[in-house]
Amino acid sequence: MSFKVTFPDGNTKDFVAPVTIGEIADGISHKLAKIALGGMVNGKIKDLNTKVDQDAELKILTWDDDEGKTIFRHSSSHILAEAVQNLFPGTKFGIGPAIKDGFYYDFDSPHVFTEDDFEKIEKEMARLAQGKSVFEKSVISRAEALKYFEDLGEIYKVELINDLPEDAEITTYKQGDFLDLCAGPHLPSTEKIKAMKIMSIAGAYWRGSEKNKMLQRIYATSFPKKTQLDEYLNLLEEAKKRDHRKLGQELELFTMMEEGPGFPFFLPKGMILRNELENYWREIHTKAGYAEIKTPVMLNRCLWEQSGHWQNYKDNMYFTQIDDVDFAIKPMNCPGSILVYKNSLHSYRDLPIRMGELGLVHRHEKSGALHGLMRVRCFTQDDAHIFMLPEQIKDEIKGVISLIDEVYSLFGFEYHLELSTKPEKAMGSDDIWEMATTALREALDEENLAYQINEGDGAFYGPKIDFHLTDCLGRTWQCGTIQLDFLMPEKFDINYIGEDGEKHRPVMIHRVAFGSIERFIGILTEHFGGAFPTWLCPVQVRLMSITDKQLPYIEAICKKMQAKGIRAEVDARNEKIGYKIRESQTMKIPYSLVAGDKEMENETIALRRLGKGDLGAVNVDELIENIISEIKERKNP
RNA sequence: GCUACUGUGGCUCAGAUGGUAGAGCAGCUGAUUCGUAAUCAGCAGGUCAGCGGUUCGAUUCCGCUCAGUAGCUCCA
Repeated sequence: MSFKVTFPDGNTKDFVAPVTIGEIADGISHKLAKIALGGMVNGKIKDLNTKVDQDAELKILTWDDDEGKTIFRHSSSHILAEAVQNLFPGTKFGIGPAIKDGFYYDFDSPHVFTEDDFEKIEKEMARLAQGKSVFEKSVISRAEALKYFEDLGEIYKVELINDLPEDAEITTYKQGDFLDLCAGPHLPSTEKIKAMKIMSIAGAYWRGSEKNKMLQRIYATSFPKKTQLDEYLNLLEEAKKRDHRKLGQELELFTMMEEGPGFPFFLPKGMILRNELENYWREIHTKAGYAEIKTPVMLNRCLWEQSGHWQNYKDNMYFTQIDDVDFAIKPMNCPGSILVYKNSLHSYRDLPIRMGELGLVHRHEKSGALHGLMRVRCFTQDDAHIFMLPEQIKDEIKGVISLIDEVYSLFGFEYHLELSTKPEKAMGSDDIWEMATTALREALDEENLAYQINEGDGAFYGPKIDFHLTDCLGRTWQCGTIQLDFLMPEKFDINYIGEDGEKHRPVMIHRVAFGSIERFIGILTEHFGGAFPTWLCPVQVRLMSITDKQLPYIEAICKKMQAKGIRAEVDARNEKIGYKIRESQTMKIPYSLVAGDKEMENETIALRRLGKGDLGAVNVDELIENIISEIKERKNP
């Protein structure tokens, strides 16, 4: 009996059943068969030795496919589990999936794992992989599965089985002496896994809930070749050099003190960068029709009760008392903004009203969550609230989306979007939530933007669109957000006078573009590896002379530059030129200018551009004009 | 907050199975005036995160606290 297989490139080929995916790959080329890790049959990811016996669309998965890597890493995680089973008897097993760049397995073990165990476990894993054991798949009944894992005392596996839907097919995979409840797919054998390395250990709550027991999670990674592992480890080393915490200290941008955990101190250089960002922010927001306000950091308890923060956000808030009255330090800017709106009467003709605020908020974050500038306890949101007519919603959302895109594009950031829906802890009726969520979804769809949905992750007052950016190690951080809110207007009873002369309820958008200035600076630092675009650089130009003889010459140039608004400085220290160059390079100053006798005679200056090396002598006035236009256009390096 | 780990001069790190600490860079002083990633010499700088305990004696061992790192939970 023959059937037809369609490949991603549209080609088809006939095969005679039964034939496995691996054999089909071999039918195409021996080379492909060698690197095949699994297959995608009609969109479903399958084992390489899955039999195909009818017309199907098939993609052979290799290391170049994410799904191929997933199969590879998932199989690796079973080897890790087998190694732990062999070395640490009495260990119970949780789950062990593939993740980005590797895999992990969760264990509940009487043995407390430390880094000292890594070598031992890695050795055992290597031994097991070299054994070329086969991954054997079996389909078993629920009763059999339960009995098997109950007898072993594998309480976590039993829990997983019990939570499987009634009609689910229960499968196990066995390699060597290790049998695991697993949906697969897996590699045919351990043979292809040539390089494995344990990366770290960490606690992780069973099934991700704080209420459950914390298991020990071992993170590891694996590759088909040892050289690929070395490359990956190298990449990690390089990435660490871009860590904003390291660069923040080296470039003297900001610092953290024991006296204020999670409360960053901005140093003079960091302040320049920050102020430049804020200037840019004001510029584009003025252009987009925003007015700027500033509201108090601390406000009366009543306000927070009215907004619902007291009930819904108390754990994250800081409190104090003034003359026996409770006050809260603001964790968000919206209530203050609303009071500003309420300060005067508004006509439908005034809407939309866009009010921006660089608002300093304080939130009590759990100590373990703090992370450099990315996660702090006080930060400045580049916040804005838009009060509008219901029919203006979609246009305003689109306007905000394009504004945020403009900001991220300026820096060359890649980002992804998430739409977060109604959380458990939410105020307001389902109808209102439905309406708000639909508005956000439609705006995204009409702009043809890709997004993923985060069920139940919205703010307590409304659904939101989040913009996520990536740090040097591939961790993503939420920066921009657009939140639609029908509730606060209700709670604060704000209104506008309509065409009919009656009071009507406006709708509100809460939105940030940078997200928090602090986090954004963290992301910026890692994105540029500290080599910021010139317009953001604390020091844009460093001038140095070969000997003291040229000092007056460069000092004059420096003054000229400063007069034109360029942040230039002279390194007048009595050091060799190599020494001064080295420092200007490590401080990542974009323009290093050197003058010796030659330059002084010709009224030029030798230019060294960061990352581009020595560019030779240039005309001073032309250089100044070029630098000015680079700053003005906010060019990226 | 939870699990594991870490905490030595401004920075990067060494150190002793317990006898009160070293190096490089940075800083200061002096010499050197030199062509694109570190000139030489000298000086100064530390109650070894804090508090308790064990001990004749603790920075080193133990406990607690604080701070940091990785991850979990949570979130901009």
